Amino acid sequence: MQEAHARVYAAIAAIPRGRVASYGAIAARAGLPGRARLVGRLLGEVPDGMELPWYRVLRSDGHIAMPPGSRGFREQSRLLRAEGVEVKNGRVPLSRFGLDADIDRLLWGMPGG
DNA sequence: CTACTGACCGCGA
DNA sequence: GTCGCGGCCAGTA
Repeated sequence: MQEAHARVYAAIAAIPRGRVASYGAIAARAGLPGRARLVGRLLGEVPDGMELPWYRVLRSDGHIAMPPGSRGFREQSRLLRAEGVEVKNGRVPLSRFGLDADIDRLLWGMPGG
């Protein structure tokens, strides 16, 4: 396992329950700005048995990355809703559940978009 | 070496 | 909402 990979996994593991983050945000937090694709690739190769909240990672627009209706898609929606995250039409409102949603509210005073 | 693909991203039209 | 384009690599043929 390369160090960069370990940092990506650590960044994902650090997403609080009930919150979500985009691939790009994870890459940035792992010290790898601009490398969202690497994050996506790594999520497809999570070591078996590794406990990781992979379902808290979404695309930059809040959409679930996997094909609608697929196994992973349904599983991801289920797990997210199970911890209180709103999933509608395969999308999560990042303005409310995104990692930096709090900061946005503090800066702009815009509760929930 | 080139070409294509992929759980991505931002911009512009 | 859609599409295209360039950027980002890493794996595979």
